[in-house]
Amino acid sequence: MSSEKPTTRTRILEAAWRLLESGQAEGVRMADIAREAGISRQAVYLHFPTRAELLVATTRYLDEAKNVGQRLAASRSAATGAERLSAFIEAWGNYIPEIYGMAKALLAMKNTDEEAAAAWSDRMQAVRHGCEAAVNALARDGTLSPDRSAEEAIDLLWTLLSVRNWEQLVHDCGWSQGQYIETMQEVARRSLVCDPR
Amino acid sequence: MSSEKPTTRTRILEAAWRLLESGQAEGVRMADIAREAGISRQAVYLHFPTRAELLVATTRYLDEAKNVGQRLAASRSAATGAERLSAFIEAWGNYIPEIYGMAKALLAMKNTDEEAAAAWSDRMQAVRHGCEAAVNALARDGTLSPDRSAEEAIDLLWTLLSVRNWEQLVHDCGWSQGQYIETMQEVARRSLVCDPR
DNA sequence: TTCGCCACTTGACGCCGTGTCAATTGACAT
DNA sequence: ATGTCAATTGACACGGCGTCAAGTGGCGAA
Repeated sequence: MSSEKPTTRTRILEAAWRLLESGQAEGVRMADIAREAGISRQAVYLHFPTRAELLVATTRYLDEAKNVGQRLAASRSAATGAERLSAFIEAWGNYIPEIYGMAKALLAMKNTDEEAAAAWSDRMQAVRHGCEAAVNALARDGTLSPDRSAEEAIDLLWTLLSVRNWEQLVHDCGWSQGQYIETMQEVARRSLVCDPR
Repeated sequence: MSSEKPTTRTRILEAAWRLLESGQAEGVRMADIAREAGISRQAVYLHFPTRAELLVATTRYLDEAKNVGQRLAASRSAATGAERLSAFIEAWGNYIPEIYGMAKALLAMKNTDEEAAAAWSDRMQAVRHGCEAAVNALARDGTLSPDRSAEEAIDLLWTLLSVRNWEQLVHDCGWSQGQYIETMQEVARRSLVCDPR
C-alpha cells in the first residue's frame, strides 16, 4: 500500500527526519527540508499541505522505521508486574533519544498548531497505554502501592517518563542514558510498588 | 528605586501579567498587551525594546509582587531535613499555578530566543537552589538515601518539581492542587529519604 | 506667554516564515 | 504529436516583530 519506490515523498520525509534528528529543532524550516531533499520549496507543498502535516507524517514514518510497537512488546513478556515496569521504562526510555528531535519540533508547534497538538497527544497516549499496562500488571500481582489509585499511578508514571523529564536530566543535568534509565526505574519502583524489593 | 508612580511602564507590565495569567499564553502579542494597557503598540517599544525583554521584566515584576523569596524562606525553618523537603515542595508547588501563564510564555520563547532562554534558566536555577538546600538538609541529618549522590538527588528533585510536570498532572490529568502537592511530597520522600517514615 | 521637551500617537515600512497562485519545463505514455 | 503529471521559477498575501518619521498635546521653565 505504501512501499514500492523511493519516491519524492519519502525523500522529503527522510530529509525532515535527518534535519530534526541532528538538529536545533526550531531552526528547521520548510525551505531547509526542501534543500536537504534536493527539491524546490514548493514541491514540498505538493506532498504535504502544511508544515504540521509534514511533521506528523514524519513521526509516523519514524515510528514505522524504528518499530516502537515491537520494542514495547518486549516488556509485555515479563513475568512479574515489577519486572514489566522496569522493562517498559527501559524500552521507552531508550526510545526517547531516537525521537527527541521530532518530539522537540512537535512539542514546539503544539503551542500554536491544533493539528500538531493532536498528533503529539496521540503519540503520548500510546505511551500512556504502556504505563497503564504496567500498572495493571502490578495491580494483578497485588504489588501496586496502596497509597494511590491505579489511575493516579498511571498519571504519575506517565509524567515521570515524559520527554521533557528525559531532556532535563540528560541534556540539562548531563546524566548518561544508563543513569537516567536506572534512576527512573528506581523512582517508579519506590513510588508505585508496595514492597519495593 | 523603582516604586513611586503608576507609570506607563507599570501599566504595561500589569497588562502583560493580566493577559498571560488568564490566558492562552501563546496568543499574547505585543498589540494585545498594548491594547490591554490602553496604549499604542509603538508606545510599548518605548519602554521595552523586544517582546522577550518585556516578558522577562514581567517575571521580575511578578516575583516582586508575589514575593517568592519570602515564601520559600518558610521552608528554611523546618526542623528536620524531611520536613524541610515537604515544606519546600508545598511552597514551590503552590507558587507554580500563580506563575504558570508567564512560565508558559517564557518556555515557548525559549526555543527561539536566547534572552528568554537565559531568563527562564535563571528562574529555574533559583528553584534548583531550593532543591539543593533541601537535599543538603537531608544529608546533614544523615537521612539522604544512599542510592544516589547528592548531585543526582538535586537533579531528580528539581526535575520532579518542574512546571511541565505540574502542567501535565494538574492540567492534562486533572489532578487537584492538593493531590499534586501530596503526591510530589510522597514521591520525593520515597525517592530521596533513606528511611521514609 | 511662549518655548521646548517628552511621552505618546499615527501610519508606513522591512524582515521572515508559511502558505498560495500562475506560468513554464521536461519526461514518459500512448 | 499530444496529454498528463511532477517539478520548477518567481511572485504575492498574511501575520508578527521591530523600526522609522512626522505629528500632537501637556507641562514646566524662562
